[in-house]
Amino acid sequence: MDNRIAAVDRGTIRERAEAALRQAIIEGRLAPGEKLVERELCDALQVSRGSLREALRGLAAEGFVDNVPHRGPSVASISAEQAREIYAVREALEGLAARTLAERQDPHAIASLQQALDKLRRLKRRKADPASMVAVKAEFYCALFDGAGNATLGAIMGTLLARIGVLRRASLSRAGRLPESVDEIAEIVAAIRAGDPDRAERASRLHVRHACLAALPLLANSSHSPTPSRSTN
Amino acid sequence: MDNRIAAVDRGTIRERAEAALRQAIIEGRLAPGEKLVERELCDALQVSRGSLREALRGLAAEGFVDNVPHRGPSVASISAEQAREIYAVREALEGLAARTLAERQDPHAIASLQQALDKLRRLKRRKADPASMVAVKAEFYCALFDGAGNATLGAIMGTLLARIGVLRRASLSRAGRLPESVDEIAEIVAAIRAGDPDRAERASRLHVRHACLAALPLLANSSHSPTPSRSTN
DNA sequence: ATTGCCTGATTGTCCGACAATAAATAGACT
DNA sequence: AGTCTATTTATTGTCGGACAATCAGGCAAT
Repeated sequence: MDNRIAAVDRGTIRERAEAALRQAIIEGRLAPGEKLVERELCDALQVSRGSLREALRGLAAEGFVDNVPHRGPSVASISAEQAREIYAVREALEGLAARTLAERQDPHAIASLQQALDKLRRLKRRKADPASMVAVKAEFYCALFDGAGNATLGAIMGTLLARIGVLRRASLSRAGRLPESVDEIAEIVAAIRAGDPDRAERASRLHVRHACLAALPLLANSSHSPTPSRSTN
Repeated sequence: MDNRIAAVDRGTIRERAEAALRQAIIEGRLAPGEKLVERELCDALQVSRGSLREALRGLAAEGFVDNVPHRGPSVASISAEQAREIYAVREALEGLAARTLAERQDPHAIASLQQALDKLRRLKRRKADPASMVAVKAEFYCALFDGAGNATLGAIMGTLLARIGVLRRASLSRAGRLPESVDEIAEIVAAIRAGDPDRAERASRLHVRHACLAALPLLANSSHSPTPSRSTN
């Protein structure tokens, strides 16, 4: 098995380690609930314990890692309750972003949104795999929050989206959800282009609510899983 | 000058150091923009460099500290732009909390809100100092977000409120804003008690918007943010 | 089976050292 | 004098080792 987790070649060692771990968690290579043993990570990432612990501290503050004193850090796993909470916050914030964009009418931002939407539509026609779908959707959200001109909002949503990343991937692969999702996004973009803030916020909130309904059932078996469930992937 | 910054006597040393620094920043004993030299802090807090650096990592991820590689950490200072961003997010999230409370009708939560409101009214009549006012308002917000039953929401709002803490203290001390603020809060509580989610959200958003208008002018002299450093993402 | 102790593993914390970088200072040149 | 460059210095970034504190699990005794 490959000992290394990932590689990034810019910034300080601590930043690289933190980025590598974050990426590994987001991509699911480190399973939720998995115990993170310092020594092993030091070996895998080729960093000293001090730097690694600093990285873990940052990830813990971002919510990617759960830390219990003297029992060590572990990959944060979201409960059904936490997922509900995140979706509620996301609904409010995504609504805010869509509303702001509709008010601003920034041509560049709207172009970015449209571009992401077009990509999504092409993928939808070709029935692409969920992975690339999620990637392009990430592009869309990036455009949405960047275009809102609110870096704080973008940062918060970035971590929230990352924390429910596993859920989003899984829920998108459910039959039917995918094209429906694209249609909802199209409505958001249309509302923004039309310069109708109320409609944009409504469409955006509806989109999140549907995503929530699609994702929550997947958390039925969210009682402690000591052995990473070998469910087919 | 007193060499120590603060003292907390529970939890690990790193947690105590982190809590002490956070408190010192929130209370303004460490001024925004102030350079944080590791050795000085080690001396003041009586902790090793390793533990201190871990604490700073956590605070940086929470947004209390700006960190520029090789130039050292400094107390985060908010620009007018950042403040506007935070108030926008706060408006959305506080509206969400108020709406949720109005829907839930949890007797305990409503009682907590009413209790905080009563305290505020008493303080208002006695024309109490802004400091104690802010303390009781913190109680109110605590009840608001705890009562919403959304820990994620509470955590996010906690850090956001802390980051604009200095602004809130300053703006409350402006003549006229204080009693007005209490009236707005009273309207929020009334709407929640009446079980009217729309009214509760509206009142809550209006309250935040007024607070924003009162606070933003205080940032006119904010030519002090050359570092929009973002180490994460 | 429960209780209590022991042992091993892992984390929490400190120390000292050195390299890497940025800030400050001194020096050279036009 | 003023500006550019080189050197010094202060601070951070990183490492390795060391030890105490604490937790998990096995083993013996009741």
